[in-house]
Amino acid sequence: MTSSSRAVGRPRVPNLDERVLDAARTVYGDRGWSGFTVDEVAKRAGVGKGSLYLRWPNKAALLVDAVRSAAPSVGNINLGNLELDLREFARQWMAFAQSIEGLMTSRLLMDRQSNKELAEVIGELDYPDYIRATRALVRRAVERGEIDPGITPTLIADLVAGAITTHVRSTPPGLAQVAHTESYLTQLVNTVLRGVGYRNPSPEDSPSP
Amino acid sequence: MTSSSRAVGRPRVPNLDERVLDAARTVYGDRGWSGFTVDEVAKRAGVGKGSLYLRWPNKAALLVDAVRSAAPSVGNINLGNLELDLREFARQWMAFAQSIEGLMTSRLLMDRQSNKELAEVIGELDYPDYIRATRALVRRAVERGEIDPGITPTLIADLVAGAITTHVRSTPPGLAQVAHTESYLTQLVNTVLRGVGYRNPSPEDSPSP
Amino acid sequence: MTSSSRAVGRPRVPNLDERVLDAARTVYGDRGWSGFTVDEVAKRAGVGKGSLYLRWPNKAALLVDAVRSAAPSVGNINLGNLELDLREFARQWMAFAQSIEGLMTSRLLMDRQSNKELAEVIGELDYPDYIRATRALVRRAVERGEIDPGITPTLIADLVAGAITTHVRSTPPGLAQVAHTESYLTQLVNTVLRGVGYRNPSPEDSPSP
Amino acid sequence: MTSSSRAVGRPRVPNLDERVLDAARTVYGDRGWSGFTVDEVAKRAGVGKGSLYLRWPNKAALLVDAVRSAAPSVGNINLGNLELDLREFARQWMAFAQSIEGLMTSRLLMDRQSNKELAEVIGELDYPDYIRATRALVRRAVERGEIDPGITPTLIADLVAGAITTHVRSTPPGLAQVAHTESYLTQLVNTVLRGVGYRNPSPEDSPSP
DNA sequence: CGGTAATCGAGACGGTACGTCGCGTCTTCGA
DNA sequence: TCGAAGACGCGACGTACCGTCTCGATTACCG
Repeated sequence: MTSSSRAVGRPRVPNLDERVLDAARTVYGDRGWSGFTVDEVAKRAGVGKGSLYLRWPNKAALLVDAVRSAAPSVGNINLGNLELDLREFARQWMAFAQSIEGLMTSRLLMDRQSNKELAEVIGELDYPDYIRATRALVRRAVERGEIDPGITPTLIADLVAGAITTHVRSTPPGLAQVAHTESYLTQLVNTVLRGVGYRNPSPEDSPSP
Repeated sequence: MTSSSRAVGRPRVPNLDERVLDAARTVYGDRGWSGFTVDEVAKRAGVGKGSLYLRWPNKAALLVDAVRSAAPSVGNINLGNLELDLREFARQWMAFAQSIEGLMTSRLLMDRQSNKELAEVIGELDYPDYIRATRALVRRAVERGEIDPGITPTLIADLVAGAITTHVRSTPPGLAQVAHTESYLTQLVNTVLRGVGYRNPSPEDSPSP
Repeated sequence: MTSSSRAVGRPRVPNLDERVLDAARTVYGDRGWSGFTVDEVAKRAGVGKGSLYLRWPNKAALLVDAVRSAAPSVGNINLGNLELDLREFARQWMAFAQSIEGLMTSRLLMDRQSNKELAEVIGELDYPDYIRATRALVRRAVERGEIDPGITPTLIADLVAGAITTHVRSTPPGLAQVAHTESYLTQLVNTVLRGVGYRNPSPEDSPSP
Repeated sequence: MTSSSRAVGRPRVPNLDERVLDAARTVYGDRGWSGFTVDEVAKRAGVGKGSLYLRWPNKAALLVDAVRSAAPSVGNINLGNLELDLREFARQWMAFAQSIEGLMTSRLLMDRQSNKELAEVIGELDYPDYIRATRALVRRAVERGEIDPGITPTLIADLVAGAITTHVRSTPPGLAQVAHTESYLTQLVNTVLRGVGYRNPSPEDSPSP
């Protein structure tokens, strides 16, 4: 049908992409951004620089791709009620925000504010698809009668995702503070639920009645 | 005197620092970290690179200094009750998030996640001092009995500031949507207030019950 | 007076040029054109590539300069009569034609035939200054009454230089054939002298009277 | 039949060689050795690089073949006496020197001086076959008693061809100076004839003694 | 009031990585 | 079986930037 892939000339080696992405992740993990060298990645992947630049326009794009392909974004969530759904969303988003993929995505979203060409290229990045994910989540909650129909889905997504992102970004990179994480998420989700007037049909660990 | 070896030789030009910091902010705002070049900053400030390295040990330190010295942050807010305080804070933060300084601060906090040199220089950046600003604000609300003492001040700050930042960043640069802003803030603040169990003791601009 | 050299900024290291040119000659001598690498030249000269490209626009220009600066072109010749002058000119030109400098010069003269921009840059290259050298030489011969005034100086230069150049170019690069050289030059010069009706006032080793 | 394993599969395209050689000449004529790219030649000939390397082992061999197969060289000349022969040879060589083929041949002879691969491939290029052409010419002149037997045929060829080549190459590309050409050739040939002691036995277009 | 010493703008310096280009080889599909 | 298209590993090119250095020209103070 829409065979945009040309069937002419030597086909690209299929697993080459993955070899390069693997090498990129290794190098980035070992040496960080300042030691993230295209030559090094190419050498470690056993690949010529030419083949590499046939696929990615520059080393930033390569890194973004390497990171993105390793950590999937936020998936569909449907656990039965808004409380569980939101808690799971928060957990996934926290992981995303702490990942390099999330970092890169944020950077792209910011750079487009001042870079016109970038803005056009980025278009509808995956980032705002967290909105899509939560929109369905909120709609179901309304249908179940858990919250009022007047609640803006965007607001809930902004609150949860925004608080988490801000929290993570404010934390210096060294401290993982895993222990602190879970209770923070619980408190956050509970607060948001109360804020939107959540009435849970099957009480689980909600605040006092 | 405590002058170990000072006061000899030509004194440093006083406003040179500020000229450089201004130029640094401009360049970083325009082109981001990858376009943040020492030569460019020096040229735009009309300053020799030598004088520049006389003051900052490397370009990361310079950038951090530039951003830090520009961040107006959030001033002290005390309007009588939490509702007014939070609304004012939201307004200020919205302005900050949309400003160049806010953009730069966000960028800097992100770049440090992947840039070792930056992370070392930044340390405890001023960004989290929005927490300090809100901490007092929440403490007073507790004292006035408007909210429960168990509420974490950090969480409130994260919610309001985070939702706003995310909202602004998700918006494509073209759409200013000023009209939409005020109602968004109102809805946001109301939701947060409800979430933390706010009960206003002295009704001000709400109709009598 | 015409101080085109700027007196601002750090002055260029004076002997750096010569260090680079030396290294260039060494590398070219060791490895030939295909092994003549800019990185290698820079490394062997202990010089950054940047400084190198500050002085020469590309590696061809560097090589030309390296070669040119080692072998001066044809100098002024004045030995008393046309026979001696011409013989000396032939010898010098033979050396020039066999040198890499001569090679490069020839190449430039040819490339300008098909390259408009090159033609403008080259302008009056040093090559045609062999005409200047011989013009004076022939003029003096006419003044001494050794040859007729109707003889075109250009023709004599074309004959001697052209025959030598053609002879050298036709010879494969391996064979130096030094032995053959001197007698060839003698025969060549004698033929040309006879061709222009040379009457030697002080017979030396001219052909039969 | 003698078909051991032939006549099976697609037969080779016959004029493919010539298409490639044409393209090679065009590219080399336009851009010289440094711009002589295999990819460019293949593209311009509408030929795959594979087919190209099926016929020539490397690009040097291809180039030599291209130039060699185009050089019209100098045909057999036999007009009755040396004067007429030499004048005709001069005219032909002048045309050759001004032609694209002549330019390419000269270039090739030069490039081999600095390019090892080229030198190995070229070996005894056809260029010196102008010597063969003139050798017969001079031999007949000796047999007719027009010049002394001691004259080296090579020298005459070098003088005439060399002077013409040098003259043409020294001329900037803009000036065609066609008018000047014929008289230059006459003067040149006359000088060379006098130089080798030419005495024409059967006057043809000169007035009676 | 003239010497001394630090600072200024300017820009060259040694390195290192970037992204591009070309060679000669290879691998596919269509003719 | 051949041919076109073009991807592949390799390696050099010319550019950009960092952080350091060297220049002549200021500009204070200190003796």
